[in-house]
Formats: sequence, structure tokens, C-alpha cells
Amino acid sequence: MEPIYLRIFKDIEARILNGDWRPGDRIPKEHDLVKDYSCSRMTVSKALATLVERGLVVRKRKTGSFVASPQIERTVMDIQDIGTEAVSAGHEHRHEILAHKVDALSQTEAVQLRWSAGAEVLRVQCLHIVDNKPTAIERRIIFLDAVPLARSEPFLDAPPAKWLLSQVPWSKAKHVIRAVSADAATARILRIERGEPCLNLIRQTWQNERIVTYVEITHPGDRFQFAGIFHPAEKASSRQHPHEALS
Amino acid sequence: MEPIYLRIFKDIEARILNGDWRPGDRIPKEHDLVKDYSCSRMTVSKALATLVERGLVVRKRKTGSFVASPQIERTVMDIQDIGTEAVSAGHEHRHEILAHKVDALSQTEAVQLRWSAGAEVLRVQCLHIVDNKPTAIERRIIFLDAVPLARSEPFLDAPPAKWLLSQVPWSKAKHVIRAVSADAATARILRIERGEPCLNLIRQTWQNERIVTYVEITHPGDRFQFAGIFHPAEKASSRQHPHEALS
DNA sequence: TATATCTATTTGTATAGTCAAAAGCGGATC
DNA sequence: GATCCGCTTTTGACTATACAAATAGATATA
Repeated sequence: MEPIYLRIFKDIEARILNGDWRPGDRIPKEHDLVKDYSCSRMTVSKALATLVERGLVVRKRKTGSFVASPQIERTVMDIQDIGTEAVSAGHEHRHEILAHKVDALSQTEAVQLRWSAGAEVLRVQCLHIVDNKPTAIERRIIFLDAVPLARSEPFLDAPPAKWLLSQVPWSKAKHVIRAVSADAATARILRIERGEPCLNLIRQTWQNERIVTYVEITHPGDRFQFAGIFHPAEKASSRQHPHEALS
Repeated sequence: MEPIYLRIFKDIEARILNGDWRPGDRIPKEHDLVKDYSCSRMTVSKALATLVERGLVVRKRKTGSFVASPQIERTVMDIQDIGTEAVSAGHEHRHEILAHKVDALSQTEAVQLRWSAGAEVLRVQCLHIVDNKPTAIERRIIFLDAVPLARSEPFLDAPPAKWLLSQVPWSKAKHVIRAVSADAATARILRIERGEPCLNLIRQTWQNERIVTYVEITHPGDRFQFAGIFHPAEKASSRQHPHEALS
């Protein structure tokens, strides 16, 4: 028999992860949950405390409990949004869309991503420019099945990463970080020599077992690094200097 | 006025982080803590639950509560121990000590690490070999003030990273991940071409505001990558595939 | 209009207990 | 010795309740 507090926790977690309740939405107050589950307030409180601990919920006296904004989140999840990090570190950031087309998932890609070939996807290529230097090239595949609104999104205001976060806030992600040499195309776009070392971040993102996006971000090795301070026992959200730093 | 459960939590956390209570040590049972702090059992329970949540403590009915083993831990902290990861992925791993000497911290290093020049340190250089291919070169500085036992440690059985973990289990760490090109010395040792891209991990580790070690690990870009799956709402300790993968 | 005060709501912390489940231990039995 | 049984310890889940702290919104006051 599953404990009550766990059932409450999972119910709410599921609704947040599904996107059923979105960041900023109010979640029922303790008193209501007490009635819904016919249990004591302490039990509800324990479930909500766990959600706070995990960073899914924020609570405020008198005001209520709300789905948290996932924006700046957890460790490698931080490696999300180049622009925000750059700007908050006092740099000027802009982006250019280099390519943008609706296409079908190829056989090779389908095998690699473990998805079905022919799925309709949006391919976006985006260049990130920090302090007038090209700092990253972002090659992205967005699955239109999961994010239909992407089809007509020009990504002018917000780069794809940021825009997607507003559409699909809570997700599971797989990250791979590698060092590669710049191929001809990459070198030309980033204005570096062919063969120069580049930091390569690949991220695949799911929501509810459904693949949302696949992205490969390539940084010139001399212009970028990932950094972070980790205190083992700390809450993920209170880490001290989560940042992608310009080197 | 600080809540009681927080005081209990912090007291125990401090003892674990100090190395006062070491992994496997038993911590007082709820009943004893109730007496120590003259509070109710629920309050003690809340403090201990938080410690479990943070991964510092494991509990078992009838047996008691114990300081957890930090071995495989938290996100980028995983990027710790090349050998363990390689072996658990079915690869053969060995290491060679290339250099090993007691020295004083230079002026340049002192500035970079924000520590006092002249401090007595142990410099170790270690080559990691996976499936007979050189996979990483580890250049490490160990501060003998913090780890006096290191002076007479030959690092034959366990490479420095692993040995240190057994000496200083809980610590704060700063990580930087970069892509660099191999310099002449590195290229020769790793048997790659000069200028080839390498994945460079720098980690600086503290215990109690005292610097323990500084290490720079260089991987050939084509032979190594960092990877991990992250579920946003999950406990750090239950991540699904934390690994450094051979590519 | 602006400011101070009161009030009601909601979360935060804590108590003092109950009952349950897991698991180590010793003893009885085979 | 090995196996099973019950006792005891320790953690786990939960209730019902109390009071405190924060604060949004209404009300009264200057």
C-alpha cells in the first residue's frame, strides 16, 4: 500500500511534468488537498514540502503554492540558455537564425534518436553572438508532433532554447559533452580555423516519454567553458555560481 | 529564532562534512536526539528526512541511521573516478604514476588557486589507460596540510582520485569543462597528434573552506565524453544513467 | 489621497501520541 | 547445526491539534 503523502506528491508531480499545471499556476491549498484526500494537514504538508525540496513548487504564506519556474535549473540543466547566462554576466548577446525548415526525420537520425523515421520535424540552425564574437552554433531538431506551435515560430525575439522552455517547461534531458575539431562549415561560421578544438554539447529532451527536441551546440574551445560549484549536500537550486563562463 | 529541526539538521550535516562522522558511521537514533534536543520525535524525524533527501544519510528500520557513502554522487560530482566508471561499463582499466614529488606551491599557482604561496603540496601525474589505450592524463596537486597521509601514499592500488575519496569523503568542488588542443607533452603521453582537440576537466576541491586538491584531467576528444540523463524532479542519487562514456 | 492598522488566510513549526512494518536476535524445536 | 517463531528495537506513516509568522486585502485614519 502506497503512503498517502507519496500519492499526493506523485499526483501533483505528474500534472506539472505533463504540462497540465504550468509554471506560475496556483496549486490547491493545503486545506483543499486535505479534503480531496481526506487525510490530515501534516500529510499534505509533507507531500508539498517534498515538491518544494525538488524545486517543482514554491510556496508563500497567505498567497498560496505555485508551480515553480524551471528557468535556471539544476546542474547540467543550466547548460540551457546561452543568452541569459551571457547577459547576466554583463555581456551583450544576440542571435541569428541561419536556417529554418520543416522536414522529415531521416532513417539515420531515426536510429540514432530511437524514434520513427519520417516524423515531421523543424530544423533550425542558430548562431549565438556574444560581444560581437560568434560564440556558439546551435543545430536543432524540434519534433512538431510534440510542439506544434514551433511550425510558425520565427525565433526572432527568443532563440530556440529559450522559446522552447516557455512551451515545454518541465522535461527529462540527456546530455553529452565532447571535444571535437571544427569541420569546414563550423569553422567558417564561427570564424575559426578548421580543426580547432570545440566544445560540443548534445542534448536530447523528452516530455512524458515523447521526444521534444535534439540539439547540438558547438562552442569554440577558446571562447567558452562550463563551470559550476557544487556543495554535495546543497539543494540544487541554491548552488553558488552556476554559469557558463566566457573564458 | 531558528527552527529546531534546522538546528538538528545543520549540526549533523556539519559533523558529516567535517569528516567528524565518516561514511558508515552510525548516527544517534531518533530517541536519543529527542532527548538531546528535548523536542518531539516528529521534529527529529523531519531533520533526518532532510538529510536523507540530500543524500547524506541512509536509514534502515531496526538497524539505525548511518552516514551515506558518497562514492557515486551527484551530477558533475560523478566526473570523479575514471577507473570505476570504465570498469562498470565493462572496460579494463589501469593507471601509471608518471611523476610524484613533494614541492612548494608557486607564486603563480597561489594566485590562481587563491591560496598562500609556499604551501607544501604533492604533485602527482597519472596516466589512465582503458582497454590498453591512454584515455586520460591527470595532473594533480594535493595539499599536504589538508591530507597529510598523502605524503607517503604511492597510489599503486587506487589512483589519486579514488584514494582521496577514501580520505576526504565529503567536500565542495568547483568544476570547469573546456575544450583545448593538445600541447606537445600531452600529445606525446596520450599518443595523439599535437593540436588535437582534448576535453579538459579542472576540479578544485575544498573541505571546510580548506583547499584539498586541484586537478586537471585531459582526455583525447575522440576517446571520451561526459554524459548523463537528468530528470528534473528526481533525487540526484536516483539518476538513470550517470556515466562517463567511452565514445 | 496616502498611510497606518486591523483582520483573515495560508503556510510554517511543533507537540504528543498511535499503529505499522522491517529486521536483528535469541530461543525452541527438529 | 539448521529452521522457524516470536520478541524487541528502530524507523515509517499518520492524526488531531496548537500556535506563530507572513502578508494580501479591507478598513479606518490623517
